Amino acid sequence: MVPVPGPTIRDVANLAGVSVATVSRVISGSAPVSPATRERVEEAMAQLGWRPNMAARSLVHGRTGLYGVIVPDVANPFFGELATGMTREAARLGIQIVMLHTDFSEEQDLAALDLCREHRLDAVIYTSGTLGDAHRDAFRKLGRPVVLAATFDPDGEWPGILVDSEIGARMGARHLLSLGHRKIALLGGPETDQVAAGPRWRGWRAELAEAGCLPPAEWQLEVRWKQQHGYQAAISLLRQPEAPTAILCCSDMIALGVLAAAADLGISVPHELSVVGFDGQAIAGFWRPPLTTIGQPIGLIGREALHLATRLVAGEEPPTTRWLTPELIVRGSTATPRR
Amino acid sequence: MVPVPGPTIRDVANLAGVSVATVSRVISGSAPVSPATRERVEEAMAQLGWRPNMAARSLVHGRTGLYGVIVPDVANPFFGELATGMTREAARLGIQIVMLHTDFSEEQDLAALDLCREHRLDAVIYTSGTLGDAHRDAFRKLGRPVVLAATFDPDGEWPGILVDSEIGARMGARHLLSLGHRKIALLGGPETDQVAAGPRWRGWRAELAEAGCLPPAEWQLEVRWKQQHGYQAAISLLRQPEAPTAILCCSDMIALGVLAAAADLGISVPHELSVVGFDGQAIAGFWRPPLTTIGQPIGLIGREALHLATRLVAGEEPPTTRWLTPELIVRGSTATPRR
DNA sequence: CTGTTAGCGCATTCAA
DNA sequence: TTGAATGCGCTAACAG
Repeated sequence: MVPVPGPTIRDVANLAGVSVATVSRVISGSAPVSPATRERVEEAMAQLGWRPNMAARSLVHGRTGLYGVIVPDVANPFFGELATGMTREAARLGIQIVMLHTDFSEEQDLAALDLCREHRLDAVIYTSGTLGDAHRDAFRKLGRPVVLAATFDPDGEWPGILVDSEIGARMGARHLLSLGHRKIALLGGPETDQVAAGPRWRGWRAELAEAGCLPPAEWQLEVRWKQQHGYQAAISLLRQPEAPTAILCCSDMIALGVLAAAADLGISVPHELSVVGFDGQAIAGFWRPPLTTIGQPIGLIGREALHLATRLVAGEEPPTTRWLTPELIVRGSTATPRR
Repeated sequence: MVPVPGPTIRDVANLAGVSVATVSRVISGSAPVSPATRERVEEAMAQLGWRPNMAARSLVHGRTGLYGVIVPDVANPFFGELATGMTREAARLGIQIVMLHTDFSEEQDLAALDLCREHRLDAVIYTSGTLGDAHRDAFRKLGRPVVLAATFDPDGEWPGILVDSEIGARMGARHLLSLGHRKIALLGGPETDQVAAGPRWRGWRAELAEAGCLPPAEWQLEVRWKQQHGYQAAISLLRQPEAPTAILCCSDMIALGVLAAAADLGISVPHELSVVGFDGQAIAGFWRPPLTTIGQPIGLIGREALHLATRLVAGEEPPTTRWLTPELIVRGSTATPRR
């Protein structure tokens, strides 16, 4: 099945007995066309099954009508929801989105940005976490609007939309403190992550320090983002003679790993151990006990990021980064400590 | 930030003091270029930060070097894993993939296929489930290879790669039967789904009928694919005086909903109720009890679908649909029935 | 209202 | 080894 050229606008024009310009007018509505002619052209288009060649069109316009969305991991429900929010809004606005999956690889990130540039996508929404210098460079070379979704630029060069993780982390810590917990462990992503993990560590520590119960270093574990990482860390944490009564986690996935570990060790949640997640993913609400967590309005972030992009494409003034407030969602995985 | 035109090949040629043809030769290697000239050109490219305009290039070639992947729901971990398998393989092969998310909407499916056609993508991998006539039409008009991943074409017009769901369903049923279950309920997707739900219903029924314990109609519930649907169905099923001792589910997500429902009703799994899922998603292994399920090699399906597409693009003979055998993964959610 | 024509940026002849 | 010219499919002046 070798690529078959397919009909061109000229074929349509010939079949309809008009010039290519007239065909162009019919499809773009850029100038009046007599109803009779229009009908002949439309018939010819239908008969030939012709569709415009976007490469040719974008060569003329310098635009494609396409927005690129760069995502590190579509298999992660968080990014899946984010992308869903964007595509729903895009469908509503008649915008086309192409998703570029980069598998958490900087190399693929940059390749994706190159692709956006080479194909002259109208805008790029970037969701892949902390920005490196290579990213900044690539953004600049893009020559197109860039919007950050669920991440941000400390220098403020590119606008973004995301929740304030530090506030969210404080909410989680305060919730545990108000329940009476004093022995609280922390399970978080890399502190070098300035977008998600870093601020969460900061928020937790600030809140716990103010309450005078900053946990010892052994109870502050840096882990990666998935369930298995939370599981392993929790196993080692909970096996120690002196165990925490509560654990704050950087993501729902980590927290679900902790719940599994507790179940395996015969530790009852929430009676013997309270667990708090972060993100508010739907699946965590179906766990038993359902996970108490800090909810992010993920769909909203996606929608708003797309809006931001459309405004920038329309040439409006670049807005600044917008911070949303997360929400404490109290479910069944937290309670007053037994002792 | 209005789109800035950016440098063209002509700018590079001028700066290097050569013709555009020479620049073209340097980047394509289509003809020999003297080392000195090459160096001057490369310098000019670097200095200008020039990147080829793919719209122009694809106008000439009729190819883009891009494969389109059409996915109904990236927030669903199944499709996320499938997409990950493809993008990993694509990265390895140096192929670029653009993902089109269609939100389970036929309209968006067709829009995505239009986009693939208008942008002359080199191939399309379609993953969105049962094919309608509109899809077939759109595939034909594409004029490009189409590969089906985790779905198939009953007419065999387009090759695909997927597991044999009927065999998988039989495996699940046989597992329960061999444990001694006779009162088995079925929770599946729409029977009209010829790809996933339909064959699973068929497999279950055939296996159970052969064992002489086909469940009554009230125990055969058609539900949608997510946890909440499984949850609700299980609640109504398990509240009845005469309840099944086991439930076969069409997906892991449905099964996780069932596990939550059982927990809420105080029904102990697997002692009072056995549950079997379908798909083998990683997250279901972290449930407690971990879910017994029928595993699909999702990543492999993605990889192979991409391979198939590359072979078709290379002009090799169209292979036929390839069926993979699923695998019974026995974990903690199934056991011998108590009574 | 409609046709003719000149590019958009690049690859590819054909000459030199 | 290099340059000039042509055309890919389409839009946007400019004429008529």
